[in-house]
Amino acid sequence: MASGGVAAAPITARGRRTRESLVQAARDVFEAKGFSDTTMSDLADAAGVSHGTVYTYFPAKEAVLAAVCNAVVGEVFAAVRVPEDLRADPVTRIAEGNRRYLRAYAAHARMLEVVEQAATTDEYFRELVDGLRGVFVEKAKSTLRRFQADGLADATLDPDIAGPALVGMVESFARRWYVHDGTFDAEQVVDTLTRMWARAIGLPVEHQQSETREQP
Amino acid sequence: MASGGVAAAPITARGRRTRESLVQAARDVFEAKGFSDTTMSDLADAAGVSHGTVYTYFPAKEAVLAAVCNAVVGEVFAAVRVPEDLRADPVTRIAEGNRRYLRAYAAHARMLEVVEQAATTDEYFRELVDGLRGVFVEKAKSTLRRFQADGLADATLDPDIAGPALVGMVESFARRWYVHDGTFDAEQVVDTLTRMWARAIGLPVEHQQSETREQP
Amino acid sequence: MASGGVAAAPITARGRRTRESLVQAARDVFEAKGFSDTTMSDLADAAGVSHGTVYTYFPAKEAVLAAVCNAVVGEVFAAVRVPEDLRADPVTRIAEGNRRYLRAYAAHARMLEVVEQAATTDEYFRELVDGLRGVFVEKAKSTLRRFQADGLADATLDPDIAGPALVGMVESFARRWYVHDGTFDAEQVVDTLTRMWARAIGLPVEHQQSETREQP
Amino acid sequence: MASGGVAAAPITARGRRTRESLVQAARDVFEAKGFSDTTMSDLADAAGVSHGTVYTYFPAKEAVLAAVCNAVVGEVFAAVRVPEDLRADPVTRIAEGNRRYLRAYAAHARMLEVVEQAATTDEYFRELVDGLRGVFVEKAKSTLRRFQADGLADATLDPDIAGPALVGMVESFARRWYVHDGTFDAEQVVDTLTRMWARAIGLPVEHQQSETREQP
DNA sequence: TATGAATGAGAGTTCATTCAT
DNA sequence: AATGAATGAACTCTCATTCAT
Repeated sequence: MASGGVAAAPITARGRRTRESLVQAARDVFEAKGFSDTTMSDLADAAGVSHGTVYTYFPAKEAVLAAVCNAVVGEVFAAVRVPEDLRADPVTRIAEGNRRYLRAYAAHARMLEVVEQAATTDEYFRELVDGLRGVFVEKAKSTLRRFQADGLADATLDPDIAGPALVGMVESFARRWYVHDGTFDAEQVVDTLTRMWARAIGLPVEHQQSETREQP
Repeated sequence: MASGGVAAAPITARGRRTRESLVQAARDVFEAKGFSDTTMSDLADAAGVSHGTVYTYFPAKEAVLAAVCNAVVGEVFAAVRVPEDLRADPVTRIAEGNRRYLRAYAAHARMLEVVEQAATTDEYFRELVDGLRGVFVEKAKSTLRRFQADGLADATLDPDIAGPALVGMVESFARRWYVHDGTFDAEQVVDTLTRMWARAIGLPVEHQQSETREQP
Repeated sequence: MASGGVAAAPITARGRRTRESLVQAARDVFEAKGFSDTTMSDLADAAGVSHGTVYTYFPAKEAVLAAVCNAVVGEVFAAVRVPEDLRADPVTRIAEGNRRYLRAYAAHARMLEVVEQAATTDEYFRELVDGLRGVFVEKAKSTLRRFQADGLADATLDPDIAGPALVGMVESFARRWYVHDGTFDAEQVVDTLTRMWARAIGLPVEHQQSETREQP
Repeated sequence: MASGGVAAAPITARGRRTRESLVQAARDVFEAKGFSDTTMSDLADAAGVSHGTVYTYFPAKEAVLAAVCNAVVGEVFAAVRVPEDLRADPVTRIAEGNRRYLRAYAAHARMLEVVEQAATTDEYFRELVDGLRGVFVEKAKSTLRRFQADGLADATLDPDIAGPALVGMVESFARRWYVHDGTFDAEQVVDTLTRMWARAIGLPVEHQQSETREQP
């Protein structure tokens, strides 16, 4: 266990291309077969290179997944960032955060599942998953703290407990969501989770749904 | 994939003893090494029997885990049942549910993690995990519906969304909790999650913590 | 390899019954699954006794087959014996021999096939098969010698070559026959093989078929 | 059961060499130990490669035997072909056919025995053996039909019966022959079987042996 | 760089046989 | 005599990784 690490960067343009096509192909294969059921040959075949070539760029199967993860994590963060200039009331900001989080999660759900499979076996991915989650937990904590400081949220809630709980609520919903794909209306989910989120920390929430926004 | 199934019940007392010691030992081994890293030999060694004896009772590694799961699921349900006669206000009942859930989860967290590893690879365990979770989701949904019917909870919340979300909040916290073992005070966690749970669905919650109960 | 040998005769009546039912059941199982695909458990199950009981009567799987063979060989010899008092012309006698041989072979074809499978692996059965065959080869040789002495058959034929060849002709036909079951008319086969047999050694044969006998 | 199939052709010269040496070695090993007693490790050891290398070229033990069979079947057919331009009388042609068949069979007897062992267990080889035999049966049938059409052979013989019987006669002799190796004079065997063959179908045969031909 | 051949540790499984009860 | 639990040798096959070309 406990491997990973990214690996020898290629020098030539040709090398860069080969490596890139490996990462691209690997993503498809991992999504289709999961981590442990994917063999190095699968990866090589999908990229149209020979068996041994994979080892030119990656020291181990884990390293290939790590490279794929890099891309995924980047995409998730990009998708999730709420524009700083969104000057809006707290609930609207929470809604926007949830909306983006759910959307990003849905787009990468299968890949995140794969990483979690790898995490059951490999320290590196365990930390990666924890780290990714930690970012959102930190965001939730600091949001809560700000609201508490502003006298908007219940000051007796411990952010170290409430933070993970709130993230867990949204994440866990998102995780199952893509399984029951199509069952729920996206905006209704956002609205419901947002109101629960807000109320849970003591924010006052009007009864009526937020009218907002385009569909994902 | 997709195996499991429980397996041939032994006939004699001696056989029953052997099978039992295998299941006992397997639980320790699985908790220590996870599912995929455990070999049949590990299980045999831990129970002090020979390699082939395991196959007398279990047709495959999955079947051993399935047998362990049976025990675990039973224990979880037993630990979680809230006495019907607990005549108390809604929040106290929710608190009691969460308290038991968190305690049961903490006691079996490692094993549940192992099952989840197996679930990434085997349909049988995927369904087992989903089924277990489903029981709690259903409970949450019906609790919510009752409160809505009684005019205590926000009637505009869709139980199909709120239910999974609430279970996810508690479960996801429990799941990480055992990792950060000792960090949090159990009653404070129960209290915090309970207030969030209750408020999220619109129940009125007094500011002060529940004083209740013995520590787990 | 090279095992076999029959095995400890049971003393009590009950033991004799158990042993007998094992042999009976074994015959069915061997015919259904062949030798190597049959396990001791199959035999025990079919006889309705426990796994270990088989070893009370037979030291090894081969010994069970050997016991079945005893019965089969006895039946074959019984079925094949041409009544001494059949005073008839040579060709009619040959016909009768072929008729009985083909009939006996057809009745036991599957079992003989099984023994031959065992013979590829076990010296004992190789000798059994050779011995059985040898009996017929000797008969053919002595028949030929008698005809040669009587001036009826070609005296230049070496019985050591012609004997096995003639037996081979009939046996090899019988062996495939039961596969193409129903394709040929039994009497026509007897007649054809008999004429070839007789002519091959130089006996004069009338053109018309033998009118003989009831159908099998 | 029912496997076989030939397998991945190697690409490089080195691969071709390795595969070839595996097939060569396998032939020796199979002849020495039979099919079921040969393990993949035996094959690897005999070829001087590692365990897993065998699996680079053959997906299973059956596939190795299938590859050996390819070679053997080819050799048998090559050895057996009677030159079309052999303008000779019927009996001489039959003699030449038998001579070549016996010689080819003798050269490959042990291997054919091995294949027959495999055939008792594996559909693929059963069909291979049947197919090989079928070729000779068809040849015998058409020979007989031609002689019948030319008025040389007994027209009342059914070729569907006589054909397999004649092939069986020669094959069965050949099969045992290699066991009693050296006992018989090859030309005498050819002569005897040929006269029996010819007479059996009603061809007129002079009493004296064919003087013919070099020894095998 | 790229190829593909070669390696070998290790896993799961089967089953004839032995043995305690 | 009968049972069925226990054994363990043996076998097939997989695949991450190394290496010669």
